[in-house]
Amino acid sequence: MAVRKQIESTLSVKEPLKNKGLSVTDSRTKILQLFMQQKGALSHGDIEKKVGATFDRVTIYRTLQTFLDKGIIHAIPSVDNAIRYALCQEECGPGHHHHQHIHFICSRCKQTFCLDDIVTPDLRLPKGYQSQEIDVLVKGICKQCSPSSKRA
Amino acid sequence: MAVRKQIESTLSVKEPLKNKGLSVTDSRTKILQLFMQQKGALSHGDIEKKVGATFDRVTIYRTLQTFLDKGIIHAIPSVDNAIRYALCQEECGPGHHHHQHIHFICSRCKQTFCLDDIVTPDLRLPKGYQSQEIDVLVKGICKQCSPSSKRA
DNA sequence: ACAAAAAAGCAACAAGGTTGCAAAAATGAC
DNA sequence: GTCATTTTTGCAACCTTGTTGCTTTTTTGT
Repeated sequence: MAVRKQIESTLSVKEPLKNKGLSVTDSRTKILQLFMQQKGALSHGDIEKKVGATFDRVTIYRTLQTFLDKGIIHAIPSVDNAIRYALCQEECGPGHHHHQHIHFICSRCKQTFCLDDIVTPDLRLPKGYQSQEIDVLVKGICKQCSPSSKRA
Repeated sequence: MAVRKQIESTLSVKEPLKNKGLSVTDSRTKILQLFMQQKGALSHGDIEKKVGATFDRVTIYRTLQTFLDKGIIHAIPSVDNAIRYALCQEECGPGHHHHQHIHFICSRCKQTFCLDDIVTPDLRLPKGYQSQEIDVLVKGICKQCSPSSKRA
């Protein structure tokens, strides 16, 4: 039954919030739930569309900022002025993000995915440059949109 | 003398515009000149600040778009909603950008640089994913800001 | 120097993002 | 459960960023 399922997933969503020392509110629960249900990354605009008028725009901004600060989500760079966010791995916490995965942007469905299994390669920087963080963005055709998966 | 230098550089700036089939206007000359004088990448806002009230905001937007279309500059993804632009290599043209270099974002001076000598590494994507374009963003401390260059 | 074509400027607007403050909800102690 | 404290939300107002249509100006090629 739909109600039971709703309760179950709500409970599992509240855990991460408490673990990070955040008070559990409707907006945080709902937005975190969106991320957990979602394969792709979400921009502020995406969330706004999905929750409709349930929450104020400002609340969404603040919730995303809080999640970022606490290491619940990470930001993915973009060239279209629509920063997308996705759930962090377990190891992330406030102040320290550990992301070795790659971000894949599908040119067909326009979705952004974290490819968690692919590790970012080492690269040799010119003398004098010190690397702190690497973000690899790959643009192309994702699994769902690629011709080979059409046969299914 | 300053005037002579001005004339010289203006001439060399006009060449690329003509080569790409663009009419030579004040704004295009000036903005292209900015890019050529600049080591780091420039956002729309940076340009707006540098040219002051010389050109309309809209003109800057349209100029950047034109340069992008013609393959004169390329866009660099960001997580701060300020897309930056930098000059392309010679090989770029309308519709086809050839960028194998990586982008370095300095966390101290906040500037973004193209590291033209470093080539983006090959990476093995999961089955079903097809890569069209790769953008590597490295965050860290740049040459100018690194302690070792302070001795100079 | 001139007519045709292209680009710039202007105004008005839409979208994205921020801030301060009062009302509402969550928390922890009782 | 109730209450006081703390935190979060919603609202309003505002600023910045980006877009569009149209007129005037500039560029181009003859």
